[in-house]
Amino acid sequence: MSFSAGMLNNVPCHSCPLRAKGPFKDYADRDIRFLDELKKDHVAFEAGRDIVMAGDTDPPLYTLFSGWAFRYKLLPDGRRQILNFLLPGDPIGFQGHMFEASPHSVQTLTDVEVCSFHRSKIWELFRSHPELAFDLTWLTAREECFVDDNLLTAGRRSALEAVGALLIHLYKRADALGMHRNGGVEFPLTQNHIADALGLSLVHTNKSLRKLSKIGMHEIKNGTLTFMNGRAMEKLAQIFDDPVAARPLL
Amino acid sequence: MSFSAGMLNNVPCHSCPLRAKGPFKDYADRDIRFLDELKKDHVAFEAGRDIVMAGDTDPPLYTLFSGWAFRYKLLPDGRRQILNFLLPGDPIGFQGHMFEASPHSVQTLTDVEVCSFHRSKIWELFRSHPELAFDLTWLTAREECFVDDNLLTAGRRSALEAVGALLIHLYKRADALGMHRNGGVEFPLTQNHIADALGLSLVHTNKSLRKLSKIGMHEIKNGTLTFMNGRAMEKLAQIFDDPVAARPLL
DNA sequence: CGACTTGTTGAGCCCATTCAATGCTAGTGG
DNA sequence: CCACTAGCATTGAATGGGCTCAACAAGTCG
Repeated sequence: MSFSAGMLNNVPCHSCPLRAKGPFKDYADRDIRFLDELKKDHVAFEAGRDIVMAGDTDPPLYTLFSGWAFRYKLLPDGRRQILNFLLPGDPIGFQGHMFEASPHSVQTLTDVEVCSFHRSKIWELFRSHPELAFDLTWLTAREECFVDDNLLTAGRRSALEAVGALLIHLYKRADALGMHRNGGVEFPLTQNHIADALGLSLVHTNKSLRKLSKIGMHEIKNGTLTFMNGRAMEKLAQIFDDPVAARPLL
Repeated sequence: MSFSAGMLNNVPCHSCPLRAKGPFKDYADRDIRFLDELKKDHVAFEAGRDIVMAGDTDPPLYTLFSGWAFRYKLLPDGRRQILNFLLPGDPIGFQGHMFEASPHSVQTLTDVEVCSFHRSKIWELFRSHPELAFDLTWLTAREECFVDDNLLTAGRRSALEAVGALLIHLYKRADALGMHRNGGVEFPLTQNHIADALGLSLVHTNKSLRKLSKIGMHEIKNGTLTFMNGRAMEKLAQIFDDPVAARPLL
């Protein structure tokens, strides 16, 4: 395996900048101290790199510290389906730890930093830190929520609705984490990622995006996404509200 | 609310017939005793009934004891997407308990019996029965696996592949639970359920099913599904293997 | 018996796909 | 500075998979 993951200076959990971000929960000192024990390293990966491969046995246990990533699956002939997108605070690789092999792959979308944890101590977490264990379950359930929504989108929304719904979903999540950029939010996806998340062809995804921006719904430029008319977009995309996406992490 | 749920004689967990089924785990006496405490009732619902509605706050906590059910979501105009199917041993309503409201509905496919649990004691489960808590997380992760797979199917498989993949998936799960019926397994889905699980139209689903059975892949008759050529079906459906489906519960 | 659910089949259309070509931007190396 | 490459976005044209509409068969139930 090539060496492209760089070590960084380890950020202790008790002073993690993510804790200050809006939706994070306040833990007891005891829990935070345990997290620090659990934490092994602070690692960086460049954009476009697979950090977990489907089939890996005992893949590493990470938490996304900064940057974007996504989970995906492949068919034997190469067709790709993106399952959901990962933002700072999201766990990586826990599913693979629960089964004999990871059922999916994880790839970085941007340069990222991840916190790596000692796999062997997960059981201890359940035994002596029930609050953390509960939250781990909560995070797993939350991720399932996102996949459920994406399945509804891919299965039952038209291409135009689907593209709109995905943009809104990602906007809300990035917004809740404060990933702003002059009027909009950071948006590192290519049209190929959008197509593979929605089960559409690249060409049709492009045409749908153009149509949406042409009727003044949104704009994507220089890696930032801005909504000109968010309410109209929600209506077009057949969305009521998505409280889970807006309040991401405990 | 109409009264159509019937009370049955309460089956204590320590003598639950599901424990004898292949893939179930052996728990410590202490854990089983706690489960018995946790268990409130044993309830029956008839086929085609919603037992959890999207938006319900604090929905009941169930475990499917016998029969089939499914989780689904609706768009405002009525389009339905089935997320995954529930078989005996599967938990129901835990996601709704984790958020302020249930993000999806659950409907019975057959007459079912469910075990209902005291919601208020879930936290105690995490605090004093880490093994059970871990397994609850495991079950949540396993369900996500199924949804991931279904998303891959709906998004990237052709109609013919998709129908084949769904039939195989359900066959494996029912088989692992011993739900046999003269050469095949119990299969209570209508073509409408298949269509809504795969994001296809009813008509096209029918034509795909007919094509598959016409080329000798399978047969569905009197509520039982039989494969005439399982290996060929797996190849056609672009499936390698699905270890998670075959080994369902712990 | 009529009402209803489920499955089946044909006809025609359209949304989304594939194929193909082009422009744009950034990076690389001479 | 320019030639060359590579990745991404864009657009048109033609095809087709899956859609809607419509009608009908068969079984079940009150």
